[in-house]
Parts: sequence; structure tokens; C-alpha cells
Amino acid sequence: MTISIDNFVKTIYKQSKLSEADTRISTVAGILNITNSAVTDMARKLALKNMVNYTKYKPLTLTESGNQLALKVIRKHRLWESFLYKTLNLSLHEIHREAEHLEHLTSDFLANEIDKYLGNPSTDPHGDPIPTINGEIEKDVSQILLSEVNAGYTYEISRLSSSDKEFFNFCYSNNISIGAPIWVEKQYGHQKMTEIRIENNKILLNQDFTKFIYVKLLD
Amino acid sequence: MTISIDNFVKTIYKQSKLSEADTRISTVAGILNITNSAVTDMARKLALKNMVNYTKYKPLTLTESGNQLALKVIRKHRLWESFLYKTLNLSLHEIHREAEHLEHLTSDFLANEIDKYLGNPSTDPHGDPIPTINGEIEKDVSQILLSEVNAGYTYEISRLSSSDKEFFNFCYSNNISIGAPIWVEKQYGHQKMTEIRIENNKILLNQDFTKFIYVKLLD
DNA sequence: CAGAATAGTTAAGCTTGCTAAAATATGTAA
DNA sequence: TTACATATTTTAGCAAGCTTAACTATTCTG
Repeated sequence: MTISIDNFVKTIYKQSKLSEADTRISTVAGILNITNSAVTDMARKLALKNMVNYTKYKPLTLTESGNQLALKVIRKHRLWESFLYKTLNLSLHEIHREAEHLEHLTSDFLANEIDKYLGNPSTDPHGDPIPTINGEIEKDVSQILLSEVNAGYTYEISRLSSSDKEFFNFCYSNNISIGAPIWVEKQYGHQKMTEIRIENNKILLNQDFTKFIYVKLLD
Repeated sequence: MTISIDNFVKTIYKQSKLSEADTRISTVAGILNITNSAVTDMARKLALKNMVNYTKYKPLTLTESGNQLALKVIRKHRLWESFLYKTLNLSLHEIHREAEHLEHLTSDFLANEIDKYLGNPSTDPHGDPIPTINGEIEKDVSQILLSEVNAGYTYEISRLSSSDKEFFNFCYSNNISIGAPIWVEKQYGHQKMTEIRIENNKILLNQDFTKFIYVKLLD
């Protein structure tokens, strides 16, 4: 497996979680920053290798072995993030940036040694779950995207699932961090905005934020 | 810079230290496990990029910028070895194997963070010097290859500069480790063998070992 | 110093992972 | 339901990093 293939299946994996219907050629091309034809090309090649299901003009999906590869890459990514965070004390943005590269040249052996060192953590510093060595990933159904929660309740932030520097800068400045309690004041359906109250500050978040923040209902 | 280029300049750098005259196309090809024509090809391309000095039929040498790139790669390699050794407690053979991959996808930023974490070490766990961020590398003239020392003196082992698993297995079994004192009984010039005494055991080492073990004279 | 052995070069060709441009299919709005 | 906009596919082509095979230069040996 090459770095290109790693990134290709990882992208399909993640995009499928967001929207199966929108895991289309042009969407994947946009994320990977390559042309549509390069994506069509790769999709065909990976279909031959039984990693991807490809039907002309249809959204892309992963086969079971494509799925397992994606989970392996994500596992390595999140283990690196955890490891660099713990040892070197880098920021959430920096660990992502470095892990994005290291994930591709990491042996299963090394990933497992890092996992052992960390005590087999279930999540990384962003709160994202770390797939196990067997390719299982925990789906915590109690976690909901902030863009989709009901207004009028208090929640606890459980994941900051972004990779963008500005995102984390904003979160840091506004005390949006994992474990912090927030009150959801109102959801503006049409404008796709969410009004929250955190430490007595009122903040209006758009989907650039609320699609990356997961919360749990506090009872 | 690509992984191929990293490995190419690293190989020329290391081979040049062993023997400038024998830093030839076929020698480099043998080390990289590619054909002579692939080496000629790459040498030409890197000559255009001003990394390598290439004259037909002559040994390869690095330009100043090729040298700097090689030192950067070696720095990252040795920092990774040191970091994995310290945190994960891997063996000398394992750290080499993993660093061999990681060195290529490591940002200067990350290398510097690792360096800071380790307290700017001057050598890695093999005893090999770590180039500085400015591309300087310490040459300790008091260190001599075991293949070249005079018999009849006691030395201290200062470097085990190999990457071979069997090499380290043998060293481990015979208490050959950094810091250990050894008595050099005899040098057999013709057969290229060295007879040493370590912890009252007499061992005859050939050049597969003595070309990778550096020692310092104990006074 | 000739000739053989060895090393190096050149040429042609392959795969991977892309791009650009042209052709075609799909979806949508009038 | 046509017509257009958009998405996708197809075709041609390129650079990197290789290989194999044929050819040529260098070096070693007798």
C-alpha cells in the first residue's frame, strides 16, 4: 500500500461517515486536492484490488478490506497524535499535522508499541476513538454533533474532531475544550447556526464549527 | 525532496566516509538494491539539482547542499532512534528499523521538538553522533574503528554503528555494549581478524564486526 | 600491452500517480 | 421534455523511479 492509497481510502472512509450519498468523485477530488480524473483512475485501480466498490457515476464505497485499511491508517494517526501529545506536549493542531505524515510509514509493530506505552487508550487527544488492532472502532451513541442537538439543554463537549489550526485557535480563545459544559440556547435551522452559552459568553457557531464538535447530554 | 532522494544522498554520504574512491555507481546500486542504470539516472538528475557531483565513470560525491540534506536525514534518523529508545524501550535493532522509515516524513519542526525533549543529545543509543540543526556533526577523533586499533591495549567500546539484527544479537550475547572495556590481544592483518578479551572471554572478530565497532583508548 | 572481465552508460519501456482537454452522461429547471 | 449546467469518464501525456538489454569505457591480468 502506498501513501496515495492510504489517503484515498481514508478519505472515502471519513466522507462516507459524513454522507454516503456525497462520497462522490468530485467530493473526494476536492478533499484530496486532485482532479476528478485522478480519482476515477484510482477508484478503478482500487476496485481491481478489491478495496473500493466502483460503479460508473455512482458514489464510492469501501469494501471490507478497504475499510480495514482505512481503520489501520486512522489507528496509526490517532496513536501518533496521542503519543506526541503526551511526550512532546504539542498542540492539537500540531499533533494532527505531524500524524498526517507519520501514519503512512509506521509499522504495525511500532503502532502496537505506542499503544502499549499509552496503556491502550480508547480515544486520542481530540476525543476521537482509536481503532483497535483488530480494526474495531467504538461508536459512542451518546455523542451527538453539536449541529444536531436539541436546544434548551446542557451538554458536555466530548470531541473536537477538526484538523484546522484556526478552529483550535478559536476553541482555545473561547474555552471550548473537551469536558467543558455548554448550554445550547437555540438552533437556527435555516441559517445552520447554533447559539451556545459557555462560561457566560454567548457564541454563535456556524457549521464550520458545529460539524466538528461532538457533545454528550449532561443529566 | 523525495524518499528516494533522501536515501540516495544518505548512501553517498555514508559510503564516502567509508571510502571516497569506492563511492561508485555499482557500490551505491548494491547498497540501495537497485540497478546501476537507476543510479546513473538519479546521479544525473541530482547533478541538475546541484546535490551531487557527477562525472561519467567517476566516483560520486555530494555538493554542499547534498551534504546538508544527508545530514538532515541522518539527524532525523538518530533523533528518532534516541526518542523511541527512551520512550518505548525498543532494541538497538528495532529503533534503527523504524527510524529508517520515519526519517523521511519528519518535519524540521518535529525533529527539533524531539531534540528538545531529549535535551539536545550529542549521540544516539548506538553512540553515533547526531548532527545539529545547522548541519554540524561532531567527529570524535579519539574514537577508532576496532579493525584499526593497535593490539596490546585496553579500550572502551564507544559505538556499535550497525543496523544488523544478528550483529546486535551477537553483541548482546557476548556483553559487547557501549561503555564496556575490552583488551585487544592481537590483530591478524592478513585474515582481517581481531582477537579481543572481554570479561575473560576470548573472542575472534572478523571485519563484519570490527568495521562497525568504535573504541576509545583507556588510560 | 592485448584482451578479457568488470563497470558504466544508453536506450527503450514499464508502473504509479498525477494533469489537461475533449467527450459523454446525469440531473435540474423552465 | 427539452436544454443547459454540472459531474464523470475517456484519452493523451508527463515526471519519477525503476527494469532489461545492448553497447561502450575502464581496469585488471597475464
